[in-house]
Amino acid sequence: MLNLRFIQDNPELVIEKLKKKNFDASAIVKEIINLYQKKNEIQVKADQFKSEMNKLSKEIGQLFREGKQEEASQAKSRTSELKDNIKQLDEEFAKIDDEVFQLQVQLPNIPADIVPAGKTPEDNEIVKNAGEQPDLGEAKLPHWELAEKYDLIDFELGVKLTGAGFPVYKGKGSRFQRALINFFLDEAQKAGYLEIQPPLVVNEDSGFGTGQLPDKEGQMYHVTEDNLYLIPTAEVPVTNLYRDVILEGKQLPVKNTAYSACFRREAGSYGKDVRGLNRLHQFDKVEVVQVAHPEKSYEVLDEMVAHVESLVQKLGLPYRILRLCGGDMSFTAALTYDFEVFSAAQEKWLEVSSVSNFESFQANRLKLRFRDEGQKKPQIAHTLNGSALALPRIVAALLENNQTPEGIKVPEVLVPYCGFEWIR
RNA sequence: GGAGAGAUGGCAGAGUGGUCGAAUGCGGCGGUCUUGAAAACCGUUGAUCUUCACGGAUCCGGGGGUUCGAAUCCCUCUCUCUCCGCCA
Repeated sequence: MLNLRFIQDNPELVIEKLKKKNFDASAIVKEIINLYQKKNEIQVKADQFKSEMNKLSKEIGQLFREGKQEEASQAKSRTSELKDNIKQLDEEFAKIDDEVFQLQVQLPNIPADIVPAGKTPEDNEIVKNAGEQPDLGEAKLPHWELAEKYDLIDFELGVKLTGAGFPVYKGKGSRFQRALINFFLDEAQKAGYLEIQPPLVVNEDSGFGTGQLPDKEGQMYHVTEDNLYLIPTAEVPVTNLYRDVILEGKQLPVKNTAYSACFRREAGSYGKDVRGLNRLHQFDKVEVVQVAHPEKSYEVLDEMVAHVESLVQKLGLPYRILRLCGGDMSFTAALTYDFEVFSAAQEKWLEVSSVSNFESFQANRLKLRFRDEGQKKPQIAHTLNGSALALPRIVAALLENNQTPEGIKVPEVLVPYCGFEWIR
């Protein structure tokens, strides 16, 4: 969420910049400023009364100790009015404080200046297009047919066990996926990320910290019995490791990576986009997360993009990098790069990674701060994360792009992880 | 699931209803000493809000109550730990 003081000091700027996210913030901002002022006035008043009350209480204590009962009870009689005032102001304060908060969490993050304007994915800016698209000829098969042909993935069995979107991986299909996970984790480690194995279920506070709650709970599976949520991405538990934490400046940047299963309800998805591995309720992903110094976070973003790029390159996939337009960006992001790989049989670009700088938006919610060397006051850090990478669509693209009449060729970098060179 | 114990500053751990934002120890930071380091000694060391500033307010798991005054008493919720049961 945006910092209140920042909104207060830059109302026009906030309204103007959020237009790029196609969000009309004028009413909310106006109301926030109005309430914020009222809140401060009440606080100042309440503080004065409290100060008086504290003084009086001390005096009464003193009088009692000196045995001056008369004067003490006389002083006591003066407190009731103060008490009433304080109580009333405190209640008013709490009410306004909550109102401000409710408004504050409705404001999306401010997009960075280089975010292109636009409303739909068509308006995203292609910043790079690289790698060669394979020439598969006429006999090419989509990955769901390849998966069946080589007995790699059983979608029907998943339906039997759970429902659509929960495939069962088998044999080389399973092995292939595990190879990718290990490859991604190893690469992340080489790039300096500390591996984390987080819980796959989180509480409400964690959901709030990274921005899934309060509004996007429809996206997460909710275990109502215990009021816990299945994670939609490892971003949630890993970023929340740093909730309510004050780091030393020299600890930055913090670099963590985690493999996890991810669970998404994907309510409202339908049609051909959900075919095969294209959109699942449960999928595997390796995530990278960084906590960065505010002055360095865009360097860090570039570094993360370069890391993700190196992965798709090593896998030999044709890819493109998109700078998301304001309308296609998430609520929480300030700048997002999406990676898409070309899945040559379906002839579709599949999103396999999303790398974002959240600036202080999550950190504000998380109360994630750091202290620069020699500085007394802690300041809000920046958080970033990216998929490196999301598995199913990578599997889909690799199966399709690497199919030959002799079988599916395993990318060289994966052979040591798989233990086989061909799927046939 | 049953029984019990507990929740205090970065950590450990005191705390009689007023002088407690909180003893003490460890850790951290600064200094003395040393060629350097260690040890020892001295000092220092929470966060948030508010004010131009001086200052003021709040915070001892969350919420509520009693009281002139609550870390301390009462109610309630949450969480953690221990033992038993079950179990990967």
